[in-house]
Amino acid sequence: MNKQQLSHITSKAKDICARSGGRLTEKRQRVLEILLLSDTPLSAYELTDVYGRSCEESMPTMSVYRILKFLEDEHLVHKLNSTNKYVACAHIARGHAHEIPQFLICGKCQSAKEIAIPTSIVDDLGKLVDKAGYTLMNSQLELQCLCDRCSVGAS
Amino acid sequence: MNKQQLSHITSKAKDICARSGGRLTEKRQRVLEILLLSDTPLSAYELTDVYGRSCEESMPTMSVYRILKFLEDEHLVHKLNSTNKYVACAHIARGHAHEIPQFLICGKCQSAKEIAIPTSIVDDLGKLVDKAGYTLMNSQLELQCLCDRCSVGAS
DNA sequence: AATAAGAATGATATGTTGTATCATGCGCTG
DNA sequence: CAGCGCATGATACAACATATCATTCTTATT
Repeated sequence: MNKQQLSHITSKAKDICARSGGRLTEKRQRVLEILLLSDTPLSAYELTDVYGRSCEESMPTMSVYRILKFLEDEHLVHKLNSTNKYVACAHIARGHAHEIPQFLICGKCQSAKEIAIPTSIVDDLGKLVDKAGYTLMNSQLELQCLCDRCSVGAS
Repeated sequence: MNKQQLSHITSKAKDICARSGGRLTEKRQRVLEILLLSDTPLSAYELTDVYGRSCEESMPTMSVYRILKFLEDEHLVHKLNSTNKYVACAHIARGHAHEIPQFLICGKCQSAKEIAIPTSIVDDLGKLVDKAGYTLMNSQLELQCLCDRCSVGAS
């Protein structure tokens, strides 16, 4: 991602926050940028480290958690429950429909890709759940995968 | 679950362990029984508590983790990543094919139901994942739901 | 039965993830 | 410029998990 793309996204992010009455402060923006630029999801403590090393000033982890919560509430960041790490939303730039996100997580390089799951599959799942006596609420799937880059040279 | 059902299951569990060269010791069996009898998934620390209160002797949490790892390796127990809690496998008694388990988790009463997802849906997911440049490995889905008991009187 | 090997468990320390709470700073509005 | 509310800092602690070494229990062998 180049500088222009990044600033386009953060500009969009600012709009999104403004619309909901929130403010994308400098620190919040910096946290979001770190996630946007990272190849892999980061934990709150990893974010604290990166922030400290890249900014000449450090931030208490508590603040990182607070900022992550803010960004999650704005649907700019998602948390991966299976790894306790955070990723920037892949759809900030365009429209940003904030449906429930779904993730493919590479078990080798830890990269995570946010995808959309077709309505048909979700509907099928919903029917299955109904038959089991449950009602499907929001569900963020996290599928354990191998990415193509990693499977090329795989043993 | 009555006493006879429980002892049937633990007897099966013993067979499963024996076949893989493991031993379902008294403590391991007790941990498994606690999970089998629990209405909801339990964390390792909750298990430690229940064990201590039900057995007149306590067990270090470290041992609980070790026992959970053993039981997971034997596919007798599953871990829910979204809640960091553990549940007994629902298929110990019969055949016990140990495919990847899938769970419906009630967001209100915390009950978890282990279900099977039809091959057709899994295949559809697999194709989708391929198109995204990933290969689906084992994936344990944990779907956030509301169970029928809880949705009856729901607000 | 004695003993040695290996498995299971205990004890202790520490690492990782996350929340609670109160204090301080900062920016906007009247 | 006073005061209000939001954002951040600082500190403490709770919950979840692993590392490591010591001890105890089983089992096989003699």
